[in-house]
Amino acid sequence: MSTIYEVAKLAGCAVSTVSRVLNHHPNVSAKTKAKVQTAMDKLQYRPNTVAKSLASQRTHCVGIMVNELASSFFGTLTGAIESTMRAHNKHTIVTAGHSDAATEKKGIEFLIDRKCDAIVVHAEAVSDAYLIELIERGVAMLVMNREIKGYESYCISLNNELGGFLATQAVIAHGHNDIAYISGPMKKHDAHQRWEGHRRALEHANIDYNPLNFIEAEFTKSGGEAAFYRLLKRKAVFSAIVCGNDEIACGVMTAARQHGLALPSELSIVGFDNSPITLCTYPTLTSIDYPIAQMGQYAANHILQTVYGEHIDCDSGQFKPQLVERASLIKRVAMK
Amino acid sequence: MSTIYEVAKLAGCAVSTVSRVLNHHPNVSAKTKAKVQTAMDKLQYRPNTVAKSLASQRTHCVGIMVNELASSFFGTLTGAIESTMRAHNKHTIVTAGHSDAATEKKGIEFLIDRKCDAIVVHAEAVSDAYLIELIERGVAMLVMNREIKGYESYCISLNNELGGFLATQAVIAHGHNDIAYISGPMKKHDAHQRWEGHRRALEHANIDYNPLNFIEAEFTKSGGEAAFYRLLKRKAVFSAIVCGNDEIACGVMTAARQHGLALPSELSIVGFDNSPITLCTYPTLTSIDYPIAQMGQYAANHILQTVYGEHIDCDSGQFKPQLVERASLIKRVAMK
DNA sequence: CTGTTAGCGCATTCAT
DNA sequence: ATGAATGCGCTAACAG
Repeated sequence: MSTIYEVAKLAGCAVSTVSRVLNHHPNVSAKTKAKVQTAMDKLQYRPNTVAKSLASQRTHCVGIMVNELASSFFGTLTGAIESTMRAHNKHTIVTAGHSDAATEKKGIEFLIDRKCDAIVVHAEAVSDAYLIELIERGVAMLVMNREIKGYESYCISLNNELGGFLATQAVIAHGHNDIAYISGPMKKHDAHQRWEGHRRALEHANIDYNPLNFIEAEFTKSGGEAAFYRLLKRKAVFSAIVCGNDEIACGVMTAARQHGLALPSELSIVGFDNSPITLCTYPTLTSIDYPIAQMGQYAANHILQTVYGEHIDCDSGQFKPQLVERASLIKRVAMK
Repeated sequence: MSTIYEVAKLAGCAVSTVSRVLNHHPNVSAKTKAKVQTAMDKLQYRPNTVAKSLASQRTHCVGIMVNELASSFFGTLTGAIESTMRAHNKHTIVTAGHSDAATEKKGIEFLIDRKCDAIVVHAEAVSDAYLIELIERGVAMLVMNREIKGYESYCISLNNELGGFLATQAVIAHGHNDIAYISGPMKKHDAHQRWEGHRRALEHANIDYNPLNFIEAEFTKSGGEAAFYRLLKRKAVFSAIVCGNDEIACGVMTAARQHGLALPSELSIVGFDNSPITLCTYPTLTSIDYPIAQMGQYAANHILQTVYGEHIDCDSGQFKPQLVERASLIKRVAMK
């Protein structure tokens, strides 16, 4: 690997001149620029990014911390950020927090130590106070899927309550009154908010909330299966189930069919996230769209604007979910 | 942010001493070490990773380049690598090549310029010659899903031919002789190899290869749907379809059902990859397991061993696929 | 328009 | 066991 000094020597000029052509400074004569260029070519010179970062205090890197990399949700999030950043010659460092506070902190601190120009965090276990401390310390940070009061401008989130409302509203609009709800872990605020939306929709339609029809589960397929069986054991009565996410819904389908129910004729189901699996299930899954790719793009644009000073319009960081109708939700038929 | 100098001053010693305690050098007296520690605490000192990297020529980072981040396949690959690296305090920089030669090169070069200690590459568009050039240039690189003759030790791959063989063999074992094959793009070597395995299985069972039953598609759900319809238009006769991957299989399910076929009774289907969607389809999808997580882990361990000198056993980089039986493949029933 | 020089923050001989 | 000095490769005033 050759250095800037060797290029300068070969080109017969000073390192600062080389540095100038490297960074496209205007004040360089055409002919010296050409000399430098050929010298760089001849030496196959590649600037050392690490040295550049140290000297310029800019890494042109943004860091991302998500729960897991092996997930369609976080995959499309990081994918969206990487794509739009990459288009502006910025790069991306990712790290996984595995929903564990200590791991999340290590991940975030790694990104900071690595001098990322900005970081976007999808943390689940870490406290608001910790994130606030970082913001106050001057870390350029964007927080996904979380609303920290007083720091709204640093947060990008989905209106989960509205999503829960829309899901249940759709079910009601199809004539169902006996509606079960399988929530994700209620300690997770998004799960909780979706459930609140569910309740508001019931109230809105004058349907009594029946605790027997509520059940908490993991945000997974097997969580959905288990929840369905517990619902049966309770002898709960329902013609439709609203699920905390698509994976739960997928598990419900499996369990319901196992139990002998025909789908969707004997049971309507709606999911949440509008993940790719909504198209793979049979019947295809009605779901609430979580515009995760747009949110990632928004995050990227926001950073390009505020940190790198590029001219990009960003409006709000509050996103709205939407109902996507497919085959798993149909008009209620007479109960047997 | 405080620097090593400030720590040294506060502790009343030289920077080299601070550096020693930082790097756990043995030759530091207990008491000076304590002094330095308290100074670091008081200043909330955090070493500057960039400066460290420049001085030590080691970044403790490995780079990964994959086609897309928003994919379950690449998600689990990067996830596996990140996890095992992270457990050894190494970190991960990812970049996407989008199956485009120029983008892939830029991605790889970025990782190299960023002085990653090692990189693992899942490139699709770039030439073997280019990768060889990098290896010869001394880049510590691991190539996934590709076998470069003469450089086998740098490659980690799956025996795709065997996978294709196993898939078709299973179908034959269930009594099918009229078997369609929907391949991924034949210019992709893995698609091609799977198809070769398919042919070998047919030959092995003395079944004539019928070009009418072969069709090429994109590696996507819509690719699978389109392929199925083209098969129909050709009036091809088959009681089972072997698909190049799970997404194609998923598309076939949709199209077949659309066409009025009952699954699996009227059509058996097998996929490839054993991706998460195999559990979401109905019937669940028989598939060939692609041990991508193990392969990622192997890559990480290999790097830990060869680059960082840690003691970890790695055997071979050649992995074997396995049949995973589920509900989509059943015994052939009398054709109508 | 170009060259000189002093950092950026830390690691690492080489003395002591 | 500890300190002083040099270098890692590049940027950014400043001077000319």
